[in-house]
Amino acid sequence: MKGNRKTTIRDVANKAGISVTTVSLILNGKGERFSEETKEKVHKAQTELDYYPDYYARGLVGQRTNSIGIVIPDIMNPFFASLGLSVEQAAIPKGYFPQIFSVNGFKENIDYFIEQFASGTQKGLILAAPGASKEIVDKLSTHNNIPMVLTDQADLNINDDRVLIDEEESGEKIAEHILSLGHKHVAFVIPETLTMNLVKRFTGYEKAFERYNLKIEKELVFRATFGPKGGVEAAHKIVQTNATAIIAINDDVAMGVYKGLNLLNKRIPEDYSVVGFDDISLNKYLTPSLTTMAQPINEIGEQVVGLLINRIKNPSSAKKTIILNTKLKIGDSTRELI
Amino acid sequence: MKGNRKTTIRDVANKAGISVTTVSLILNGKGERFSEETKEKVHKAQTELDYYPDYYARGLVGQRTNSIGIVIPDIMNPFFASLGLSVEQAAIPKGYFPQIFSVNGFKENIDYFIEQFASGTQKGLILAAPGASKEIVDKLSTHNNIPMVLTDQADLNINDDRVLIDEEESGEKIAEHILSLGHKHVAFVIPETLTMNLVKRFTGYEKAFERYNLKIEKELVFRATFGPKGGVEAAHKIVQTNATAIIAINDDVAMGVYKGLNLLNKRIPEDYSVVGFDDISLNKYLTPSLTTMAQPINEIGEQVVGLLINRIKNPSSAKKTIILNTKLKIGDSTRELI
DNA sequence: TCAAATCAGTAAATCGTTTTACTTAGGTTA
DNA sequence: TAACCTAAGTAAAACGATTTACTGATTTGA
Repeated sequence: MKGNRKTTIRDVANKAGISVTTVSLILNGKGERFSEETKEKVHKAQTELDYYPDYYARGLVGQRTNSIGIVIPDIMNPFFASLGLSVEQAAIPKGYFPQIFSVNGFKENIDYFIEQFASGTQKGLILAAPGASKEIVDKLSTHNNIPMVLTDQADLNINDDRVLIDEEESGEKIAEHILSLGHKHVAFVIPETLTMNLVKRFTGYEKAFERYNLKIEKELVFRATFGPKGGVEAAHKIVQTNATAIIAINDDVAMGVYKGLNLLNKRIPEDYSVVGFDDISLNKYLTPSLTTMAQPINEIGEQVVGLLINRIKNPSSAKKTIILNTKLKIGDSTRELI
Repeated sequence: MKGNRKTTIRDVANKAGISVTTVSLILNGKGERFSEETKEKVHKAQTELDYYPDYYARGLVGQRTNSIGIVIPDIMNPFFASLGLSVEQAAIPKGYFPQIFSVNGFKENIDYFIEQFASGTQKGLILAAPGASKEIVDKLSTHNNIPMVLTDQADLNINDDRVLIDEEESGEKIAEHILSLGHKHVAFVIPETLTMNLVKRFTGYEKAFERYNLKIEKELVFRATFGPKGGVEAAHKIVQTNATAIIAINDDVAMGVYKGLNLLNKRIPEDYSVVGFDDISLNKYLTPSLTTMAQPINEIGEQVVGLLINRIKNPSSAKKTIILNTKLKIGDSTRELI
């Protein structure tokens, strides 16, 4: 206001004619012992000066920050945006505030994250991205031991807190749905490199095929970039094969498959049955509605936060793995092979 | 590692057999004057101890944090996710690191943001959300004067740094496109309350109508929740009118309109011409491709960051407003009225 | 040869809080 | 009335870095 210096606790103390200690205590709700009158004065001085305690000073002395970080691979993928949101919804009521870090292929990002975490900004960490996670875990978990919980695409080590879905079973079930409809020639759209959870998901697909005495046909497995763009490209190749059904690694990719088939004047489900994975909220706006495996995204957020807070408060408790159930959601994008 | 205390600069100094000052200077690249040997020792000690300077201590003393904040209304809206990403891409190469704060209707969030900013975490601020912005601006800009740049949905005061598109002209052009195709009965899908930029956009729509000697028909203006859900709901009402074209306030809403019309077995563009606004990347995956007004989102990110950094480095320079050009992108969702 | 300049390095103040361990005055107890 | 509490408040240490202003030793210059 007048000077250029920022308002400090000392200013408040002076204005209230009282010591710094007293101000701090009262402002932090530890001032039961002080008279009502004093409390009054402090609050009045605070609002008049519009005083906010300095974040750094405060962080330096007490370890009283309430930030937790969540690292996701790509904010543009609605599944991860949702995950971020669900973590937020779970964490805020418990007094923690999540910060979303999206890697998005920036090498600098990963370095920056590591620096952030190593330098003590975050009280805990939720990792859902693959590469970053590994590097971060290596750097941080040995040395400092910052609380962390792994989920989804993170490279999940056995001896960590983890929240998972049963990827293999889920993969098996969705593939089985396709096979039960009589499809024999099934195309897959999967990314160039499979993260740990996706490897399991794919194993599930294979298991279903085995049970039907079928084999996944190598020439029907298409590697594509993650995201809808990959789906479009894959569709162009798929129409040149004898496939009658398409299993996309997730909904984001499936959306691209939709577009690709549309461009090529192919109909869903008449010409191709299509399934995805995740059940992102955008699904609701696809036509026809997409058959997919729904992840309990809110539940995941809830559990991840629960585990993390427990680890923060109780650092030596035994590590836990929580496995959540998925649910097959049958839409109009799949139908019996005629 | 051994003890439980975290590694400090003093540990590094001891290990290297050298003073704290020297370590700090060298680690911060201000150690030209020291001998190669000393530098060696310092770096060796650093890596061996895996030392990272404490974020808070560092923030407290120098104001040397490089975080900037960006406040958006909703991370699930791809336009804002994109905006966040474009800011990231512009800021990182310049040594700044953006943190995304998504309001998503949480009142707690706004409070938390204000606290964060007021307490000095961020070096600067980019505001793209409406409510939050107003509160934040009120609180912060008078008192502390934290550098900030306003854009998109923020309540844009004349005397601030701003990056805009010409909302009115853009609105006019897209409406004109519809009218030039011969449509006379045009439905609108807009949110319950219009943010400042949307008011202008709507004014643009009106202008186009005037030029065609038409008036916007009140009973064809549908208020709906922001986002695709609102679009679906509006579609149900629109099909009961004589409208032949639909102007959605943005692409996110238009996506919902697509779905709604699909559910009701209406075709685009045969039964309804549809336009949106923004040109979100998801557009590419809609069928038919959506006619929309493309926002130069990367350019926006670039300019916003440029303005902010300039304000940070040069606090008393004159405030600036930058207006960027949009571009009409004609897709297959509009056609001449027959 | 002696003052000045350079080199390599350091001690100590500082940032703005929180928190521990005190102080002082007044009131109780026995 | 002495010994002890309690209530209300405070002084000062601590957190971990950065940075300013020094120091002592060596080299340079005229």
